[in-house]
Amino acid sequence: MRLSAPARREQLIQTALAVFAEKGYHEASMNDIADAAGVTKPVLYQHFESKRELYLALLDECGRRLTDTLTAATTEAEDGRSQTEVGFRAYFRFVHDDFDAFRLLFGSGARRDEEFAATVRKVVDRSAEAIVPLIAADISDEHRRALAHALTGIAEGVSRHVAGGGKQFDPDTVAKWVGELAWGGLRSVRRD
Amino acid sequence: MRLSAPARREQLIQTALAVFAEKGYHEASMNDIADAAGVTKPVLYQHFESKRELYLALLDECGRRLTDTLTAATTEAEDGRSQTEVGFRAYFRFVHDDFDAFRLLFGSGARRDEEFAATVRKVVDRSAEAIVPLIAADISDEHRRALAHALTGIAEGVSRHVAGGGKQFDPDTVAKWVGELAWGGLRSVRRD
DNA sequence: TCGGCCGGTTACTCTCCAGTAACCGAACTA
DNA sequence: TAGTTCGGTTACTGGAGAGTAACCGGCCGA
Repeated sequence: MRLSAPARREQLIQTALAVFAEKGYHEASMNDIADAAGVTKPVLYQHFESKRELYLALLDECGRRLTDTLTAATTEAEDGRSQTEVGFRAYFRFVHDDFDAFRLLFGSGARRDEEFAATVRKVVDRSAEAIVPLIAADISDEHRRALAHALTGIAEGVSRHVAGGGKQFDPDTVAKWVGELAWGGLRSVRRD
Repeated sequence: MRLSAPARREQLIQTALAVFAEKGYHEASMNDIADAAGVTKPVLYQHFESKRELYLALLDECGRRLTDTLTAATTEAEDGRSQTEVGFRAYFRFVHDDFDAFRLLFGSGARRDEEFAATVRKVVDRSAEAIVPLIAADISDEHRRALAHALTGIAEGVSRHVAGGGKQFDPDTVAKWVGELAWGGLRSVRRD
């Protein structure tokens, strides 16, 4: 079936995300993606320069989705405690609702290639930056950043555990569990 | 220079670890590894069945090194608090001293291929199992396991941050920071 | 009703790389 | 000193997959 160029492009993006998330960058061939979309390879190349460019576009888009979700959620909470839980809730909801995006970002294979890794790192660093102000104790910058990355690590590690292998989970419950742990931890950090 | 078969094998293992850690599974060709070792490809195939088998052997070995380190460290500590810190200390020392092994396991690209991913998952799950008894609160198994994976996530996330890009760091200091966060968090977990 | 636009296909090329066959030469050994 | 072992090399095969050239046919506007 013929589609208009924009419609086809959109469909290809969806399909490519699904295929890359499932198989990873190297294991997924352009033919696989084209097949999954019900077209042939040259169609893919009418819409995207190269495999790299396609993958990078997806990575960017998914990274943006995650950071937007997180900033939207955390800006509306007032105190640190609720920000922590709200942040985790947004994160786990993202993993729950947009699992392919999570897999693409942290699945990974994205962290291998230097250019891809840089994109993912940017997402993680931006999340960590958002966490930094939550850490009240008067500690060194290095210390603060390490703790911020501890929280991003929690989100990633727990997500991989609860959602890995397509398991079902309740994002809000997990956020409550993890938020409790994280906030309790942050409160107990002593001044240097 | 000619080496005896066992010596050559050992050298190839070291070299392959370095090359795979640096470039990842797909980006590293058997020629790259052979070159780095100062030999030609067929030599590699005299010692290892295939690229996969070589990579898997390395993955297994590195996983074993990490879990051994962790179990050795944690069994000797008595109370939960010191176990937490000692565990993190062991982890960060591993990352510090055996950075290539860490990169190979969590770099990743190892988590992409299903067989490779299973090996890494085994390492993470085993670490999480070791953490589970530290969680004193009377909570559900699911909850407990999620928190255990939060701690493994911390270790991984923080390691990536402090050691990423070949940066220098003091493992014991980082362990102190992170141990404080984790133990404080675990203490504040409430019964379900 | 005819021409050209456009979404699509078939059928390639070119490169890279895992894996291999066949051969080589130094040293030990009988 | 001839023969065998063994660590090594050169020079290939085979397949996979990124990217492309050239062609196709329905539909739309004139």
